[in-house]
Formats: sequence, structure tokens, C-alpha cells
Amino acid sequence: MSEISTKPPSGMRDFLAADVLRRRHVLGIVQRVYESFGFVPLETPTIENLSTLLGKYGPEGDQLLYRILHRREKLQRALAAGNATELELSDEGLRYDLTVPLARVVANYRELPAFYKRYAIQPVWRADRPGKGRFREFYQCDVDITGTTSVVADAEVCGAVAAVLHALGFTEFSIQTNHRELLRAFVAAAGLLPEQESPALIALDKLDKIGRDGVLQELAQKGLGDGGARLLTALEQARQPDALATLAASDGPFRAPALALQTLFATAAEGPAGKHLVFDPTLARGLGYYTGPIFEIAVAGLAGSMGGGGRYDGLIGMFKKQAVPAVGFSLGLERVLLVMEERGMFPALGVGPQVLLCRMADVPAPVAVRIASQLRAAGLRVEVFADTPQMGKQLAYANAIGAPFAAILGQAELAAGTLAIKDLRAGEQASVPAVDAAAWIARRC
RNA sequence: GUGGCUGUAGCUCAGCUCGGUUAGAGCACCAGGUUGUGGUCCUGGGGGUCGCGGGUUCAAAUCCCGUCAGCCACCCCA
Repeated sequence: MSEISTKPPSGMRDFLAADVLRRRHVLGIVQRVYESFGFVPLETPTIENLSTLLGKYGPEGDQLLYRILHRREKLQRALAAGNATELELSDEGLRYDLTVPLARVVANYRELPAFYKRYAIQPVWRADRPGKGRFREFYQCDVDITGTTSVVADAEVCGAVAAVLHALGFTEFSIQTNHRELLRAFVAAAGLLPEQESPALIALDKLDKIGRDGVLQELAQKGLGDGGARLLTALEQARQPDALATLAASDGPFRAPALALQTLFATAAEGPAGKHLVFDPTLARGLGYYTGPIFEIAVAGLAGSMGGGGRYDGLIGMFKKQAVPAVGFSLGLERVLLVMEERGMFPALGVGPQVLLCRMADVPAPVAVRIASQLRAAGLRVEVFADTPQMGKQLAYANAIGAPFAAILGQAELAAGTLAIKDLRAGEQASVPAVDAAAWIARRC
């Protein structure tokens, strides 16, 4: 194959007009709702130092970082040394999420408000294997609040994403909620080691899919047989309706996190997230930096999640001496779009010119440009057909791009000071004085 | 990372089981029917080294091996 591939790289996409409009539609609502909660925007660079990125996402996360190769002399030096490691060949990488850059920014700018509420809508990159709703370049829409451990902050970030989903037209979705400390207490009580938490929870998460026996089998395979079985029993009990209240009333390590979740539910109940928050004792999120409540948005028919978040009181402290508590929530734009597309949730989104200005070959181009300018000044979206093929060609083009009107300019119109305006949808045509044309079209758009 | 499915025209696909002249269809595109009128209709046309590489064979889109890419499920995530 001598031709150059015209496809974008794996997991990355081009967006044509219709795609862009749908994305903008969603992003506009996200921005408006986030700002209504008092969040202010932040944009950070595409590229971060690897020292910023590494060690924040867990070992799997580090593997998924896109790293940027040294250039020129620096690369030559690293290669000349022989057996160069990844770290010696690169010291920068592409942003993996929006939370770690936020943590860096909070640590870097002392002048930020003590309670910093920021939103960020930017692409992130992960060297993942692409799949349905999974890409190597995708947009996250984050809200975060730093500087407070208050449950109000937890409830507000949940409320913000819930309000976005409502504004987009979602009614049925749940925000699965758990608490990192509660999980830790369950794992300890079952006699498992802290490092066994992750594999045990991955197996337990499949309870609904593969059933109790399937989970037990998988736990045994991982060498977590007895402790895993105890954990399964405990979590099954925790899924009962009043389990959270029981845990909150208990003594010992379950009490504090269970109380925290109860307080969160009671607080969030007064906001948009209210009825959507659901306690899920088996929810465990992969990112390493969560310390308190953790969230994941679940919607029927979507395998993955539409968003996730949680409290991470230790992350910012990795960048500066004093720890700063923080909580955040992230919506995955592509996941939202995927579900909205499947369900036909988009309104009609217009694009392209409302009027195509066509002209005969004997009409000078400057005249067409002048008339187009007049129509645009009146607020219409206008395209001037560049060439002057036969009128059928020009109208066929107008039809192909979906322009509802064509304005035709020939010697007859020039002499009379009119435009022949054709309504492509109705198939009707009228001769309209040029000065009235814009209003005539606007009335019918 | 694991398992499965699919790669044929710009797009959606047929043909492959059982190898046999110039590889087809619909849509899209171009031209004409209509030199100031689109969307419908009619006629004609351009466009394919059958993903890539190798093997078997007199002969490969078709059979075999490899490879790459895409999709689906799992894993993980947003």
C-alpha cells in the first residue's frame, strides 16, 4: 500500500460538522450548569512533567501514560548511554486526567481562594485499547472543590453533575456511592491484607453478573478463598436496605465512614443529586488517590460508567508540604454522547448557511459579495456560491448542504433591484425587493 | 492482556461453502435528458493491485499460514 493511511490513529477521531454540533450542545450545557454552581474555569497544558503524572494513578495508570520522547541532543545522549529506561528517554507526558493537573495548580498558586471551586473541560489521553465508548483521546468535564472537608462540597459536586444530566434530559441514572474507609474496614474485618482489597473487590463487583458461586470461584482462584468468602457475606449484608444505618450505629471502624455517608445522603437529598445517590458497598474505584466517599454514575444500557469521582484529601499534599483536602466529580463527554445518541436525545441542531446566494455568469462577483454582506448584517448565515455554473448545479448544491433558501441573482433581478428567493423545502419562489430580502427570509426560517 | 467476529468501489454489503473468462448491487459521485431552477424520474459514465505479506495450485476475492486494522464480549476505566 503506497498510499498514506487517511484514518486517524487508533482510538482517536475526527469530528465532522454534525458531531461537533452535538458535542458543543452538550458542552454548552455542562459549562452553563457548572458555572451556575459557582465553579470557575481552569485550563492547563496538554503536556505535564512526568514527575507530576507518575505515581498518582497506580501501576496500571502509569503504564497508560503517553510519554513524550526527548528530542535532538538530549535523546542522543540518552540513547548513547545504552539500555536507556523509559524515564531516561522522556520526562514529559500527555495529561491523563484533569484532577492531577488541578492538584498541581492548587499547590503552585498560593493566591487561589482558600476554597477553590473550579471546573475544567479538556481532552485527556490514555494509551488504552479502544472499545465501545472508550477512546485514547477523550474529554472530561470536571468539577472540584479544594480546601474543605465539608460534606457540603461532596454534595455540591454530586449536585453539579446531576444537574447537568437533568439539563441534558436524563431522568433515570444512579450515582453509586461508597466510602474508601468503609471498604478498608470490611477488608480488614474479613481478615484480608490491604493489598488484597483490589483483587477481592474486582471479583465481588461481578456478583450481579456471575452470581454468588461465580464470585466464590474467582476469589478462590485468586487465593482469597476464606477471607474473600467472609467479605462476600459481609458485603451482601451491607446491601440490605438498612445496612448503612446499622453500620453507622455500630462501634468500631465502620461507624465513622457510615455516618459520613449518611450525612452526605441527607445533605445531597436537598439538591439535584438527591434521589440519585445509592449506597453500593461493592463500588471500588481504581484510581489510587481517593480517600473518602467515592462515586460512579451508572445508567441502564451502558457497560462502563458515565462519570466518577470522590474525595482525595492526600493528593495535593503530594505536591506541597501542607495537605489540602479536595473532592471532585468527572463526567465523560463521550459516554454521555454515546447514550444520548442511542436514545435519540438530541434536539435538532442547525448548521450551515440559511441562504445560498446564487448568481448568473453575467452578474459580477462584487455585487454578490455586497448583497451577501447586507444579508449577513441582518443576521442571516449566508454562503456565496463561488462559481457560476448553470443554475441547476447551484441549486443542487444548496439542496445538498441543507440550505433552506436560495437567493438567485441575474440581470433581471439586478435591473429590478430584487432577489429571486426560492424556498427549497416548499419548492416555492418569490421575487422580493433586495432591501426586504433578509426580513422575508428571516420570517420563514 | 484474554476470547470471538469482520476486512471486497467514497459508504453499506453480495460473491468465498465446492478455486475457473473482463469481481457485482444499492446509495453516493460525474455527464446528458433540461444553456435561469434543486429534491422525483430516465439514460450513460468514472471508480476496486478483493487490508497487507507469503504459501498451495495450471489457475486464488475464494483454500492454508502469518501480519495489520476495525468491531463485539471480558478486564479496566470516563
